[in-house]
Amino acid sequence: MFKELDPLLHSQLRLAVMSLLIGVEEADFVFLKEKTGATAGNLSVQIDKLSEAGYIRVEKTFAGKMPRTLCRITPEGIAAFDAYVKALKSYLNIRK
Amino acid sequence: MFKELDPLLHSQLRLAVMSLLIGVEEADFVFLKEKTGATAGNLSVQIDKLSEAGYIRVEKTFAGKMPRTLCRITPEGIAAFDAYVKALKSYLNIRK
DNA sequence: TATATTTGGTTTATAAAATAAACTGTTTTA
DNA sequence: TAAAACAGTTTATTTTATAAACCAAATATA
Repeated sequence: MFKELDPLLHSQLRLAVMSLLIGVEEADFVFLKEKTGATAGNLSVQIDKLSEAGYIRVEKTFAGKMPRTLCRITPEGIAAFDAYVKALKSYLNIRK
Repeated sequence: MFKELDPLLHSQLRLAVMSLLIGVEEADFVFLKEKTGATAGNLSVQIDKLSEAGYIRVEKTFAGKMPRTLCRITPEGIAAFDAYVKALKSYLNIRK
């Protein structure tokens, strides 16, 4: 009847991050922060979780001496996102 | 960019309950429990929250001496569900 | 040239949520 | 007449989300 909703994606901020990353080759921390409107702390935590799950890959570089955190979605991340969207539909497509 | 996701609906079980109620005139506790696969305790708590938010109306009757909890979605509940679905799309419709 | 502010984050603490476990009262079954 | 089952509720525990506090470097300010 209802499919499981991947708890890692069923979070407003993490879903927004994935949504952004899926449409783009890569994105840095500042970009994600601006687009999502999240606080830096919250974003940092959620990026870590996505990274630990293998849904994104994070690369910490420097632009000069300022840190630069680059994020990319992984194939597993894309698959998980697609599965999540599919699962969600079991909750939404009830009416004609 | 991203619309707020009503936290009351952004919960797997509450969303499932709303999803069921939106397609039906009324449903009782047992029906909702079976369809969602939730534990009674969890369902009880989430029904309360939806009820307190005014998204559903709960009527506690008796079938003989056995309690019977009937739930119906309210117009506000329908509106909230529709808004939630609309907001969700801002997270999903990124790709063509 | 100190010093205050901003940038780009991380770590830690707190509040809120989801969930499970334990409990209540009735009712059926063995 | 126990014991199991039904229909829930309440309480406790675990997990999450979020914010607050912090850090190091860079830049602006006086």
